[in-house]
Amino acid sequence: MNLTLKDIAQALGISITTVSKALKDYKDVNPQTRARVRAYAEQMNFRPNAQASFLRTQKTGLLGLVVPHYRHDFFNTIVETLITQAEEHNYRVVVLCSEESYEKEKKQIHELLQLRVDGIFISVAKNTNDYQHLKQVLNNKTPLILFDRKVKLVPTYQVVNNDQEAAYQATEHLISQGCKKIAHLRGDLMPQISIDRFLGYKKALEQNQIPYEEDLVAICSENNFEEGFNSVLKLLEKHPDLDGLFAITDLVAVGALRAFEERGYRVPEDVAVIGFSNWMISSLITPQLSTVEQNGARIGKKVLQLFLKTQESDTMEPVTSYVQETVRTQLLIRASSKRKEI
Amino acid sequence: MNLTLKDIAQALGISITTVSKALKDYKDVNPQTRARVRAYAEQMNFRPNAQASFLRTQKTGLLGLVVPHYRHDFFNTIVETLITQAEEHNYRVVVLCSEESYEKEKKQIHELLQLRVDGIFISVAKNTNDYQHLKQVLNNKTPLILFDRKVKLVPTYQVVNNDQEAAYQATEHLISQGCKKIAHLRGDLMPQISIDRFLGYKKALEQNQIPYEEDLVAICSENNFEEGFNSVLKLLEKHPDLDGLFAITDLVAVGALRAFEERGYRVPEDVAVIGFSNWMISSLITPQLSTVEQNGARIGKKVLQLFLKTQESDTMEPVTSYVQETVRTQLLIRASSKRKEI
DNA sequence: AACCACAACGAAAAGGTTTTCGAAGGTTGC
DNA sequence: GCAACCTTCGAAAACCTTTTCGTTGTGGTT
Repeated sequence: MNLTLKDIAQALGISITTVSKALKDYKDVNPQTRARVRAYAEQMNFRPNAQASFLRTQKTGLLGLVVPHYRHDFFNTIVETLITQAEEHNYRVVVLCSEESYEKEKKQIHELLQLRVDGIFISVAKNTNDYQHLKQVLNNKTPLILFDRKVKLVPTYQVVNNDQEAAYQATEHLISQGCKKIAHLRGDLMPQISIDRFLGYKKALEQNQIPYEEDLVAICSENNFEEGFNSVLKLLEKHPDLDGLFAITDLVAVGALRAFEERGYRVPEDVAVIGFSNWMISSLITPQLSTVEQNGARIGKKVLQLFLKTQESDTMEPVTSYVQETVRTQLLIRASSKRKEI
Repeated sequence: MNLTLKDIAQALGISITTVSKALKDYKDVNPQTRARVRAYAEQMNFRPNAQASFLRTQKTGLLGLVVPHYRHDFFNTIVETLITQAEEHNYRVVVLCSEESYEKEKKQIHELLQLRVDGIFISVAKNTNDYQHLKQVLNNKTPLILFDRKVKLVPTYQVVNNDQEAAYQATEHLISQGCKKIAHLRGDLMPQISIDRFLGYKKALEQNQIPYEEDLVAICSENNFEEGFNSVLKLLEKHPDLDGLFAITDLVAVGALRAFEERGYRVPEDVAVIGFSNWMISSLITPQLSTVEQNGARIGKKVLQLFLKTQESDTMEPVTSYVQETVRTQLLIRASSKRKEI
């Protein structure tokens, strides 16, 4: 059904070798023969068999990508960047979603290795605390790059945001707007980003002589709208004098906005709110939500760039230690936290 | 580096054939031998080489997926559904984005065929009007399934929404809420869905004795917020007495909402608005946006299900004619269009 | 005439798995 | 004692491409 080198060779009365060489621009083939082969291949729509080719070259041209969430603006941007950039460099991407499950993640890594992908990019599930599957990837000498969620125990490239610093800046911004009692809707206890953002929040309070109150921190493990909404309603019962809120992600922040609205608080006059990630929705709601731009595109580009670096110099040894690449975030101040002209 | 059947055979002093059979549950292998092989393979973390295996079986276990947009709630849902469902059936998905470019789409189809994927799912770019690349897929006997954007000239399965009917219902809903002068923000002239939604709008007007005015229809070819915003501002100059609006997609509708707000119109009292697609944002803004749920998940499932059907019976001839599968939409009535109790 | 350089080509091996088919050995039934 | 059968195994071909290395033939140099 699909044309092979053999078919072309027979049709043109030459050997398979010559056909292969003609198509790959080897110099030891007569220009005329080359032209004949090319013309015929073109005309017959010849597509070399990628699998057979792999068997010799050991390059599949495939990349594996595993994300914990799919319908998620930030990860989405990264995935989009990676698949388009990869294509420009003649790679195809197999996309998988772990749905925050360690078991699935493990299985997916296994599948990708079985596929013999040329590289694997992953943001680990938050309950992943055994890293054997990732080390197997490295043992296989398959380039592995982590992003967003770093794991210091895995000795390879990791592309992340300066989460703690960004959270620090976000909180400090609220303080600069006159907030005295600032709540934090944090994520689960486990993934490092959740911890880092919390630490940034805490540090900003301390540096500004505002006492840290455990009471003002609520956990939103699913990072969704409802959690933000409910957490704020609960917080307000104990602390009706809340005047600032920093949420781990915009979706939670939007839930918070609706809760404040429900209770008759004005944003930003009574309470200033800032989120994280710059979801599309943030600039479309009223009041527009202040947030932290994570620049998923730059993270995606960085990841691919690091991968390409591992490919170009086959003499070069792959990294064997934890190497962190930090992509800077940017504070986006919008209506939800703007009380003074800046 | 990677263990092969040969390695196992040598280690155990048996032949490659027997190893292969042991791992694949052939009945003509001694249970004890089978156990020995399995144990060793397990222990050494053997991963059969998928590429080599393909060379024999002609099944890559790969599926190709091409979408015109990536950061787009509706397509996103479809992609997510497909990659998770595919995994359950032991397929991996190579995701590509054509960015509405016919040239890219053509190139991507070529790449997928070169990869020898087991099936291709695509929603064509809107300026695609030559279908040779799709026909090549069919000539290759590679299952091809189109979704969302149908092309009657391509003789294969196509999974779509009942766009025209849905648009009809959406418009009729506005009429039922008392709207007399209803604008439509439509998409480009080309893709069928844009035409269908427009026709549904027009038909609803006619059936309800409301004259169709070309003046009330604006084109938003990019389907984004700004276009919705600007189009409404322009419409209001000529038609300040507008009292209803149906937008081709929610993002455009949200732009419209903001424009109405800007000009001091109350929604839904002065003007009722309804969108399409049920983007996440629709239920999070105020007023909540009425819309049409497209059920991307069901479309995705349907697509995969049709593909699986082509696989199970290898005797069965693939479809050779246009076969349309329609997934029903659902009207979601929210605050932006609700004037009366229903 | 002997030799060499060079251009153009092809044979063959390698890459790893699957599957057909035949062989070897053992058992059963008569 | 022999045919018929079953169990277990392995040789080998096939899938298709890439690449090494050797062969052939031509023309040029001494």
